Amino acid sequence: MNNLTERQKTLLLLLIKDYIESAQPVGSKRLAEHYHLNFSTATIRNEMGALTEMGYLRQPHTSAGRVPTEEGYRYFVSEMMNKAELPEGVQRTISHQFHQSRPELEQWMTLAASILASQSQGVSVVTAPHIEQAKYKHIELISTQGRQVLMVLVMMGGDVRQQILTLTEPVTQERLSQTAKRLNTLLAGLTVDAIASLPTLSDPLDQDILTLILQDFKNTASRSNEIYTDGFTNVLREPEFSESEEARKTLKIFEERSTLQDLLAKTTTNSNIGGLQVLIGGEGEWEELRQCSMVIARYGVPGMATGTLGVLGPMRMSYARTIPMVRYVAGLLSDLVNDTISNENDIR
Amino acid sequence: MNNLTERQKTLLLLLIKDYIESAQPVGSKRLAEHYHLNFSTATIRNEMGALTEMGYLRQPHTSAGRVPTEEGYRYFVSEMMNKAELPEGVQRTISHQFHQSRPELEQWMTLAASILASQSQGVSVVTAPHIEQAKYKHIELISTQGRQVLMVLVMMGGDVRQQILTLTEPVTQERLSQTAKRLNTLLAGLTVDAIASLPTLSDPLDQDILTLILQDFKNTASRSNEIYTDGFTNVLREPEFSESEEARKTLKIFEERSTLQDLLAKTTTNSNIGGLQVLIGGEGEWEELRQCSMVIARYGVPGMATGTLGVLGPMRMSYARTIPMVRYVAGLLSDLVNDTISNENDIR
DNA sequence: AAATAGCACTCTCGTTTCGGGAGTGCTAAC
DNA sequence: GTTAGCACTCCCGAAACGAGAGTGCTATTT
Repeated sequence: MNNLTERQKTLLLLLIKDYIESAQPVGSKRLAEHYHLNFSTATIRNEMGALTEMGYLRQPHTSAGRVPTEEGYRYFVSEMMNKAELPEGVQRTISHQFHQSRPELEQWMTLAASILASQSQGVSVVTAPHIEQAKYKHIELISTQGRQVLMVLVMMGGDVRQQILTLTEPVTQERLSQTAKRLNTLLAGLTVDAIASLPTLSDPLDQDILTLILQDFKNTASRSNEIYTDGFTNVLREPEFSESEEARKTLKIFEERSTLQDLLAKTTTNSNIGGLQVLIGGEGEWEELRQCSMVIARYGVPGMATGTLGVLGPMRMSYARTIPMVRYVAGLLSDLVNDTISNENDIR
Repeated sequence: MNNLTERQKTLLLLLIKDYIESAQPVGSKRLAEHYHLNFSTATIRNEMGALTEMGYLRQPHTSAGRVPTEEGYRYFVSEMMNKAELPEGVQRTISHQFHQSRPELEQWMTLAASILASQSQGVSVVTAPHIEQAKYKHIELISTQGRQVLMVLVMMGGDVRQQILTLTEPVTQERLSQTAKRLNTLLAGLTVDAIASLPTLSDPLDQDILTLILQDFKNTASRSNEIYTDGFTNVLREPEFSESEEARKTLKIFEERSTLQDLLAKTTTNSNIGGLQVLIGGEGEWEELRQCSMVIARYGVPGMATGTLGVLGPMRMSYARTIPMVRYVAGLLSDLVNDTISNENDIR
C-alpha cells in the first residue's frame, strides 16, 4: 500500500494540510502557488490523478479540487503521529494551570476537559480514572436517626464513598464504632477478591456491613459513567456542521452517554498508556461519527487506575495540534494520578 | 394596557397558538379558515391592524402574516398561566418515574433534567437544592499518611463533604478522634453563624479544625454550581436555530455556567416556591437569549433548602405544555426534598 | 520518458430575472 | 360596525446565465 513516490507523498501531505486549514477542495493551481513547488500544475494534476486512483483523494464532483478520503487522513495521521510536538510555551501554560489548581481529582478532570476543548476547538471527553484494583482503607459508621446509619468508605487512592443505610433494628453508636474498628483491622489493604473470599464473620452486624462494603466495591467498576465534557459548541463553528441536522446527530452522542462509553471502552482496551488512538470517520462502526474524528488516549497507572481522555472534532481537525496536546495532557494526568496513588500507598 | 376587546383577545390568543404550532407567520385567511370564526377576513385584518398598533403583533415585512412580539407572548403566557393543566396521564408517568428511582438527590436531579428536556423538547436546567441554613451534624477525622488527614463533615440534611487536610505536624489517630469527639458534642445542631460566634477553643488543634469546618460551610453557598442540564440538542431541531451561529450563541450559555447561574439567581430571588417565572426573549438583559424563552420555578423548602429548575426553548415554545410541567416537577421535587429534611430533623 | 504548456470541456456557484402567491390596507357598499 | 372587492407590495422559488476554477487529454519541450 505504501508505494507512494516521494513526490506523491509530499503532495498528499501538503494537500491535506491545506484542506485542513481552508476547508475548501484544493486544486492543482492553488497547491502550486501556495507552496512554490518546483514542478508545474500539470504534473500536480497527474499525480493527484494517481492519488485519487489509489484511494487517498476524492473529488466532490468533476472539476472541483480534491479532498482527502478517510484513507488519506489515515496516511496523514500515521505520518505525523510521532513527529508532532506541542510548542514549549503551550506545554508550560497547561502544566502551570494544573499545578495551580486545587489538588482534587474533580478539579483535574474539569480542567483537563476545559483545556482540551479550548485548545483544540473540538469537544473534549475525559473519564475519571477507574480504579482497577480498589483496596480497602477505612470505614466509618455514623449513627444518624433511629435505624439510619451513614457509612463512609475510604479507598486507597483517596476515593471516598458514602451511603445511608437503613438497618433492620436500631443500633447504638457504641456498637457501630466497634464494628468499624474490627472491620478496619481485618480488611486494611485488601482487594475485592480478598474480601470476597473471607470466611463469614461471627458478629451478624459485622457481616452485614461487610456485604455492603463488597457491593460498594462492585459499584466502583460501573461508576466510570462520570464523564466530563466541554466545548460542544465548538462543533457548531465548523462549516461541515452548519446544517443543524448533522450537528444534532453528532452532539446527540454526548447526551446519550452510553454510546460514548461504549466507544471509549472499545477503542481503549487495546491501547496502552502513552499510546494514542485516532478514530477517523467513525471507522465504519459509529454511524453518527461519519463526519468526525476522535483522538483518544488512556492515562493513569496501568493495573491500578486508568482513565480515558480525548477530543472529538471534524475529520478536518488540526491533527498536528490535537495529537500532541492529547498526548501531553494524558501524560500530565498520569503523573498526577501516579503521585496521588503512591502517596497513599506509603501509609502503613 | 389590557384594553383589549373580547374579540381581539380571542384573535390574539388563536394567532399565537397557531404560530407556535406552525412556526409560520399567520395571515387573516389562515386564521379564518382554520378556526371557522363567525366574522370575515376583512374584520380580522382590521383587528390585527389594531393589535399590531398596540404592540402585540409584528409583520416580518409588508404583506406577510403576523407574528407575535415579546409583548404578545407575555400576554399569552399571563392568560394561560393559571389555566394550563398537565394531563393526568403524564402526571402519573412522571410521578412514577420519581418514585421508582433510587432515593438519592443526584438521581432526582438527573431524572428531573431528563424528564423536563424530553417532555418539553427544550433544554432543561436543574440546580441542586442549596441549603440555606446548613446545620452541623457530625465530623470524622481519619489519619491517613503522616501529616495528611481525611476530614468528613456531615451536615443535617444528609449533605456530606470530605476533604484531605495537610497538618503542620503529624498527629496520632488517638488525638484526632478526641478532637472529633469534642467538636461533635460542642457543635451539634449549630448553624454557621452560631459556630462563627463561638469563643476561641483552648486546644489549638480543635481550633484549627473548627476554622476549616467554617470554611467548608461557606463553600456550601458557592457550591450551587452543580447544575444539571439535559436536552441541548433539542434546540437544534427548531427552525429558528437552523443557522448554526444562532444556535451556538444560545448553547454557549450552557457551557459558561456563570451566566446561567447569574440568570437563575437574579430571576428567582423575587419568586417564591410554587410561583413560576417566564422569561421571554431575555427580557432585554440577556442578549444571548433574545430568541428564547425560559420557564423557571423554584422548589424545595423555603428557608431551609431551595433549588431552581427550568426549561429553555425558542420563544415559540409550547407554553401550554411546558408551564404546567415545570410547575408539576417543581412540586414533586419540593415534596421529596421536604421528606428528606424532616426525616433528618427528627434525629435529636 | 518525464515534465510542461495549451486547450477544450465540465461543473458549481452566485447573481439576476421573473412570475405566482399570499397577504395587506383602503374604499365603498351592506 | 361589518364585509366584499380591489389594487398594491413584497417574498420566494425556479429558471437562466455567466464567470471562474479545475480537470483530463494531447502535443510539445527538455
